Amino acid sequence: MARGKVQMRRIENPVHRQVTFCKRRMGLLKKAKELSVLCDADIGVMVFSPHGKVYELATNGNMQGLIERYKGSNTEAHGESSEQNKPEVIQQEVLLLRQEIDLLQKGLRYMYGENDINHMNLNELQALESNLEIWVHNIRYTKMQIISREIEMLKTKGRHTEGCQ
Amino acid sequence: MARGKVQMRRIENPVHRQVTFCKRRMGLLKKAKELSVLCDADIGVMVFSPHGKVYELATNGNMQGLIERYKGSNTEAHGESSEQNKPEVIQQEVLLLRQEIDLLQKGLRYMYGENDINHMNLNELQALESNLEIWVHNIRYTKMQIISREIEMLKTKGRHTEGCQ
DNA sequence: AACTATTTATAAGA
DNA sequence: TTCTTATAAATAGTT
Repeated sequence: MARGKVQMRRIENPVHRQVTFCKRRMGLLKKAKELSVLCDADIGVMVFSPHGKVYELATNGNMQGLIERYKGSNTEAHGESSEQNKPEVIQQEVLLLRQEIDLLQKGLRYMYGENDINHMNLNELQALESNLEIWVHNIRYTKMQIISREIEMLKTKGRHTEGCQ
Repeated sequence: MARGKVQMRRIENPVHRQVTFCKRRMGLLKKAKELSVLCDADIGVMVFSPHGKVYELATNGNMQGLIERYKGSNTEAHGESSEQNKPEVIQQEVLLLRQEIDLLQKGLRYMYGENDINHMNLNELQALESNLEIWVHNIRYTKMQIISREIEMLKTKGRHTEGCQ
């Protein structure tokens, strides 16, 4: 694309082909990642080199999940049978639930104004980490309160009757 | 990339996001196709829009085949078809996923400040805490990667460096 | 959906 | 290989 237009056909020179493969592969994965972040899409890319090496990108960090989702979306159109407990039906439900979880997790991340820690710099990551630490701390504190409260109730209860739990 | 640089984060305006999604999706698939032709590689791309629509490209015309090849190349993630598809196992998973969704929803409400963690019970708090721990762990891992990369760059400055394949 | 001003990607050269 | 640079492509904002 530079210093001369390139014909859209297999590059015959093996060295050139290898170099181009490397460069364009990086470009492709970058573009996929950008699309994912900008437009809130999940993307899976699989690249098989002529020699069988595999390069991949799953923007949600889980190619297996994307593959399942892909399969699910394909069978969806065929309309499944009515049996409620058929494995396919349940698996479909699992798929939907996974998507919902994915969505909720994204929602949580958006609360922090960032949706992809891979695009955050060190300072941002540090700040986010601190925030989460505070949250975790609050949770532990609340847990302790609950436990204390329950212990207190058990003590009080115990004076009248032997409480079971 | 034109008429102004764009920040690498989710486009908030839904109209802009949709337009960009359409444009860049086309661009991504074109790039994939070009790489495939120029370098004689097989490429599979799956794009899931936020609303669940799927866009795909399999340069050999057979995504299923690419998926099989991908699974084959991954010696780590294997042997799952027979045992994992039992209804009981899957239903158990549905249960767990529902719990996780419930948890995340509560976490979100907490983040919005509309409902604090005082309304969560001990188990829920425990689960949320674990979730956050994982998140923090991921952040630390990413931080380490960044730091390692920077150290590596310092080390290799002025020397020979490894190539991309 | 078409149009550009710009940014990005990259082919060739060093 | 890696860096540079001239140019082709992609695309953000606009009409």
